[in-house]
Amino acid sequence: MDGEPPAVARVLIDTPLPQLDHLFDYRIPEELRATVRPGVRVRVPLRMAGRIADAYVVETAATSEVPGELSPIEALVSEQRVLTPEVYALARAVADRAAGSASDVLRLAIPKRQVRVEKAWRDGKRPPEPDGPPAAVPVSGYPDDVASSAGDRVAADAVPGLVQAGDRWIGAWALTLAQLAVREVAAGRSAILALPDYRDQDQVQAALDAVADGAVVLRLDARQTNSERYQAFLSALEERPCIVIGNRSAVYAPVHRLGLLALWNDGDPLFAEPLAPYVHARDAALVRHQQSGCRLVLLSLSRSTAAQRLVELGWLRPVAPRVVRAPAVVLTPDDPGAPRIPQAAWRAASQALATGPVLLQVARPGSAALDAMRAGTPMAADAGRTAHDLARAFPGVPVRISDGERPIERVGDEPALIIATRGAEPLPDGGYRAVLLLDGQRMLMRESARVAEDCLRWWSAAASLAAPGAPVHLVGVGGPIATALATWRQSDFLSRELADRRQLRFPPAVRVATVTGPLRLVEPLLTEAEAAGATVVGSEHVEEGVRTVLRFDYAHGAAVAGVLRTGILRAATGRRPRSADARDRRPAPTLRVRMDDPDAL
DNA sequence: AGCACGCCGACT
DNA sequence: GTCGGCGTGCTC
Repeated sequence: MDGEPPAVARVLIDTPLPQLDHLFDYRIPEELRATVRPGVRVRVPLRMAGRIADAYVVETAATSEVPGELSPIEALVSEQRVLTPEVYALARAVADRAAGSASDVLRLAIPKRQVRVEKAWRDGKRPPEPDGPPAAVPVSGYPDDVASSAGDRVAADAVPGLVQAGDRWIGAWALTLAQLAVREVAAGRSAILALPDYRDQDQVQAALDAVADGAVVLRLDARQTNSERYQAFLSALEERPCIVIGNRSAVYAPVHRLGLLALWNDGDPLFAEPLAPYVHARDAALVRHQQSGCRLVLLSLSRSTAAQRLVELGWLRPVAPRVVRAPAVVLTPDDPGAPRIPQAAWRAASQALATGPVLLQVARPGSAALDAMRAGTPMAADAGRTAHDLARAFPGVPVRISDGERPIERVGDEPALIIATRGAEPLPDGGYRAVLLLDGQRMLMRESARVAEDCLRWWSAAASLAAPGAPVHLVGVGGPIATALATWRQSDFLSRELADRRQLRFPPAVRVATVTGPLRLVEPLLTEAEAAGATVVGSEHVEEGVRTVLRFDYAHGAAVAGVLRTGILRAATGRRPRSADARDRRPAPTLRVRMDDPDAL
């Protein structure tokens, strides 16, 4: 029944060179015909360049359209098929959207090969797997149809507050994600849960430990060693459903029968990929959803404006918990003459300290004031002074400080003053008895196009750590953003915020791109980009030449990306600058394109 | 990237 | 005549 084994392999070369970003045909030597199959890594000669390159076999075929004789594949790296057709299609589409190379995307998707790990895996030395499939569990607190039908895509409001999972307390949102994932695995499909940082990943892990008995749970994150990550990756490739918990690059995980792709808190800047082609995990998730038809869930206490836009377009369905027990937020609007901690907040803190921990959220990560506070030295300003005052006001109450450099994971339920910078709040057993959001006004002063949505997200996160009924004081902030927090209707504010951005033609109402490079490369490209529907917002001089910001509607995105990609190609293959010193041959000038650059404006 | 091919100036 | 500079183009 089988004919001849295929003699031609179409491969994607693992290189950052944009001019090599397409499939190349190679002849499969006789002795490799049984083992060179789609997905394997191979080494191929690049004759013109006189070198051997790593490549992935994307497909095999009987014949080739390429004129002339094909070069033979040099060697098979391993029989392990690491590139699935689905992930290749995803990488291609994501790269095209970002004017980048598929192999750059695959570098995020496929970890470095670990020979020992791979051999052990092949020889069956694998961690034991549960018997299997777990029983479906309801998604507590939500309507039964939350992201239940195939292809459903939702922006879900998270349940505020904490729940107990085993011997620890975690955000209720983490249990929601775990329950959604278990539902998939129970139905024979896989789930990917992408989370900004390891503290969030740990919470979901704890939730899964509690509800996902019988499911294969894998972690793919930045804290793992290369071996651990490669083993989890090989496990994800197996043909059985699994749950992947990971960071932004988990959205590329090669799971079997993807049923659910969920992102927690997609507004967190950690979802922005710092490596070329700089594709935000949310965007990669949208592409994967469209290609695979999996369910897509963006879960958050306070939506990103990007998610808000998709909701208002009708593209994401908004889903709310059946009942929301909103934190009891007390507002103390800005009053220049007011003390840093108003009377009411002070009273709330002091009363709450009789029964349990109290959270003080402050602005600055790694501030000198906090270090001084740790050392017990009073400081004349800021959080340190506040903390010091409070510590003096409540003698005998322990003061603990958590910031980005030295975060505290969890605190118990005994009275303590917990001072934390935003994002580093410890998880309290049972919830804080009071929460004071102290540096609101200062946080809002930060220079960023997204401050307001960031602040609402940070405050909402801290507020949701309050015990049921415990007061949350937002100090020194008034206006719609404060109202949104107090009414726990964050989307009201995000809707206004999005309307403002529409007015200003700022992202995410429109898309942007930055083009950086020598003027002679950038300038001709701008004319072409304008013809494709882009508008030049402005240019500034930088070390490499100029940096130009472009703006365009989503409808023109593909055309603009195409134009910018041809510009990159031209820059890479065109004339090189003659160096003054003939000995010193410097690399060709590069044109850097960054689609949806978060720092564009 | 890294190499070959090609088209002009200085050479035994 | 032809050796070799570097500018240009290509890599299945």
